Amino acid sequence: MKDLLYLKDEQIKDFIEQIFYAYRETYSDPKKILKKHSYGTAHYKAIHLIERHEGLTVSDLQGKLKITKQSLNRVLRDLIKNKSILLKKGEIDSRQRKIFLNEKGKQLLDQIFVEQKKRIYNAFKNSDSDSVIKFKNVLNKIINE
Amino acid sequence: MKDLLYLKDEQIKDFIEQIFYAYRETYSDPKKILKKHSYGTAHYKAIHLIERHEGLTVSDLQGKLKITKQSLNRVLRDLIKNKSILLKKGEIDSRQRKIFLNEKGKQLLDQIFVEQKKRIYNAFKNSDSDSVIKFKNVLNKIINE
DNA sequence: ATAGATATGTCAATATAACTGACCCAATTT
DNA sequence: AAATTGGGTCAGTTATATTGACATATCTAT
Repeated sequence: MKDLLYLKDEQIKDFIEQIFYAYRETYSDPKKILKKHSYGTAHYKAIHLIERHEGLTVSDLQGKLKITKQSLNRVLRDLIKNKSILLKKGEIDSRQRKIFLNEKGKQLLDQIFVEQKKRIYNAFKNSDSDSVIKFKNVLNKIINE
Repeated sequence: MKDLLYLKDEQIKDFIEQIFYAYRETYSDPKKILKKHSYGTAHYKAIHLIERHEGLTVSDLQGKLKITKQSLNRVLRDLIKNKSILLKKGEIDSRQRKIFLNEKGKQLLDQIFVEQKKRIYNAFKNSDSDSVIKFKNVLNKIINE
């Protein structure tokens, strides 16, 4: 097991480098569209996660982004001001704020996704399905280590 | 082809989210050690790349990091001041500066790697070799799209 | 009912890492 | 000799995060 090529230090270092490149390129793609709306990557990450988990609370979102509530609040303030999102009081616990995209937010996200999708879509299209499934499995193991 | 599950928009969005988490966690691991040396992630990325490509020029490094020369220069200044790296004039083109790690830099990188390695190593150890190879292939396709 | 904990919001100051734009020098190329 | 290139620097700005303190409303437990 120990002498497998991909467990060698040099190979692992290469993977660390590759993960950086993959993240950077994937999240660079939508920057132009974001700028048109006076948003940055921080705003995008928030609305992306809100779309994936509609109705999540402020602290749910904070947990996913792993930033302080002060940082998150600045982002949410911008998104609310521009009517990209709206907050609704929780019915069970009215201290909570549940976050939803409104029409403007959905439209923006659609525009962003058209740009950002290409990279991943093409990479997967040029891979066999077994590769994509295994890519996902390893990625998940890295995250949940 | 079109109706493959992993080519569906929802799945691709999940992958975009996962790539963010994988990057964030991988590059969070060494932050404590970096702080002890008054360095941040920017310094780490530079010395990591210098180690992977010893003797690369300032503009080589700039190309890999995709940051401005002003940003890079601030980082290099810190690294030189703390004797983590050294620059040598290019023999062929003496305008160039070739960048090398010195002993202090190598030692720091070793310390960082011990921490950062765990996550990737364990993820790979718990995957079969075919998965890791396919993980690498897909990752590369994403980068080079 | 009241005390404490929780969810959220906000003010202020600071840190990190990037940016743009304007210059500079020295060395190489044309 | 002129233009280009590699590298460095100054100054100001932006984006995104931090820490710490404090406020308010609501929920939970005694």
